Amino acid sequence: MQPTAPELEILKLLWQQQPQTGRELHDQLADVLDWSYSSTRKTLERMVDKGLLQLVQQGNQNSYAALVAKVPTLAALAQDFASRVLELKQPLPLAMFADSALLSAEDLQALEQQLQQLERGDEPC
Amino acid sequence: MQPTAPELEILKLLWQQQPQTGRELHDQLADVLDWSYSSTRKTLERMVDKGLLQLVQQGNQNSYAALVAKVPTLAALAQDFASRVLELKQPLPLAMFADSALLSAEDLQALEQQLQQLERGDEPC
DNA sequence: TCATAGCTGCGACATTTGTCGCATTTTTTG
DNA sequence: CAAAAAATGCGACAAATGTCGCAGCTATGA
Repeated sequence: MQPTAPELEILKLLWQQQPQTGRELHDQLADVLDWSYSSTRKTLERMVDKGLLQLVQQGNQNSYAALVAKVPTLAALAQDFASRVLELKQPLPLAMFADSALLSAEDLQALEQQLQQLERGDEPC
Repeated sequence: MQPTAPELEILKLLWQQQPQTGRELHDQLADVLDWSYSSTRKTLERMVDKGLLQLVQQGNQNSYAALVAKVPTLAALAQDFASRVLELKQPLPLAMFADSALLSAEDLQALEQQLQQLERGDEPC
């Protein structure tokens, strides 16, 4: 089960800084999605229901944290793109990810292992 | 507007051999989708409605041909993956596509141009 | 203290996608 | 020629996604 485009935007924001409130996430999403506050919160609610996020109560205010990790999620998306779109037999080369601002050097190492696991058909952790 | 996963499978079959009847496409899809014949035909109908396919009357039998070209479609999917998932600023390197069985040497050349256009924000043709 | 602003829980509706069925027509086969 | 098989047009329903509203509660500010 892969995140949709808006869900991925939210996850990327949380992987950078978590937890965050609905309002904080909504304000940052304004750059990419022309949504109302209600739309953002409904999506957050659905992501909690789907197991992508968890609710973190801070006082009487809701905050959200990612339940899925960055590297396995990105690895799964990359593997899906490689096999479904390009019909490649091997995972994408690591060099492709090197310029991504989302990934640190540690992330790249972990990603390499994830992609190898996916190539063998293992489920990522 | 991008093709969904099943729609892309159908397009890939047609890019290899077109036009094809619904039955021919359905038989080949059995490898990747566990669908009934009704499901396949409904999807084909929707793809015609969406402008992805055109109906080709062969005698009294329906055949389908792709209305969207392989290279611009794959370029758009690649560009979307690069920017939305990896947040890369440059298009994916051409080397990544070299191992794809979908793409001939000519396709790779055309793809290079497409990706450069997409990088500049142009719409692919 | 009260009005205003912000947050919450939940509902609502439209569209898209997933998936298959049925009646009818046409083609094929015996 | 008739029965069986295949194809067609269209309908149907569920789930997912897109998108926003409202009533009520809490926090803030004047």
